Amino acid sequence: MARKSGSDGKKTARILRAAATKLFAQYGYAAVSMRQIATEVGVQAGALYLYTPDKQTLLFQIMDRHLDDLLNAWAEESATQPTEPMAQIEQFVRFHIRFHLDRVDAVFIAYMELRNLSPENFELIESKRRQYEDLLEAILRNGGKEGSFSLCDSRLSAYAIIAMLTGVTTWYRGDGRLSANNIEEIYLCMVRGLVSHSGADQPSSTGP
Amino acid sequence: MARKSGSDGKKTARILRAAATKLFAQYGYAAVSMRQIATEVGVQAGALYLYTPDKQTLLFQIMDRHLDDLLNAWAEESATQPTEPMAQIEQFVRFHIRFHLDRVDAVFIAYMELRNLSPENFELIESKRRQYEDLLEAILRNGGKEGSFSLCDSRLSAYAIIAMLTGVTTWYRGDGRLSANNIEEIYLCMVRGLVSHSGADQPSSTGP
DNA sequence: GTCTATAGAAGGATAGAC
DNA sequence: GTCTATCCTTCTATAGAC
Repeated sequence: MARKSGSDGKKTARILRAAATKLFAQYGYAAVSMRQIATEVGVQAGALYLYTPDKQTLLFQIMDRHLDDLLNAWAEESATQPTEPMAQIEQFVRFHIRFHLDRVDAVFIAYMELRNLSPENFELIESKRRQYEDLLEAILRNGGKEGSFSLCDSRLSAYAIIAMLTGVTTWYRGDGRLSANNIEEIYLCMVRGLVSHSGADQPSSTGP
Repeated sequence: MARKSGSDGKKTARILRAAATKLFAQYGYAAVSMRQIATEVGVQAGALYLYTPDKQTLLFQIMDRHLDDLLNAWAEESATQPTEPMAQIEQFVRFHIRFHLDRVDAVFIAYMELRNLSPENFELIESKRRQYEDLLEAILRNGGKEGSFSLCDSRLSAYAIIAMLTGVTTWYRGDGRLSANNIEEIYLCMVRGLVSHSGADQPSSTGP
């Protein structure tokens, strides 16, 4: 229970993470001071240390929660997974774009601030990211084996698809010429092409 | 002329930019101190200000030169441009991958440190990046009009291709399972698919 | 052209009053 | 739970000797 009006531990901790997420995304982890964060939260700098042991942990928690959210959201989404590989990929593309456009700040941090993690924290985050890549690769591999896809390379296709989809967050503005739905359709179209290369008249092999 | 042995202005300036590039890429602009850079260069912190007016200019120069190098290198490369659009795209893909794998540090900085540029510097850099995107889009548009490509959306195809190609720099290690040549072939294969979507049996339209 | 020394500001984190 | 005050470190940038 809170002892003072208008504040309690859990709530302030949430506000703190939200404020830090916003500021880290905008200026970068190293460029943001604890005093700036405190101002954004509406408390004094010293009070922050009631909710986080230090700045590094704050960064790690933001990234870690983001990746947990991602993995959990996909687990839920893919609980009702279609059987057709092309439909699975479509589900993935739509999911990835929607999820990432909904939390541009956290996405940005999770990609840009890896350098600022301690080595142990870095490993934890990277392994969760790999998990996500593996989920996509599994869909691709299965669809390739089944004959629904014609892949150039399953691992690199997974990397390429995630890179191009996540890239949307770098240029998307809600008021642009395209709605999030338009964008989903266009990227679906591109991904379909990417997983369906017509090998016949191409000089390159299908993999290393 | 240098007045002391082993040093002269131009040379030290080059060494300074190289040291800053390395450190900014590794730890991030905001996290690197002028003292660290000085140590890397092998001089004292104060001496750096003979070669750069401040830290911000140092960052800007690294990015600006990188984009100039990119645009100049492509200008030279495309001086001998094939006439066939598919061959043009192949030339672009190979060029982009090779160029970017050759200078991972500068690429990293040019993407990650945009936030740390002053507004004027930011605009200069962004306009050069747009120039490069426009070059690719022109190839795509032309090939689409000519019937060599079947595009989902020319602008977004340009974004997607650049994002997936540049993404190589985030995972490529010289000692991995794939050589730079293997990688070029695989990405060529994927890009060919991406620009050749077979619209017949697809529910989505070709653009907004 | 490089050094040492330092000004002056800002950083992360803690102590203790309330 | 939050504040003020503060410790100690580190930062960018400059001044002036050599």
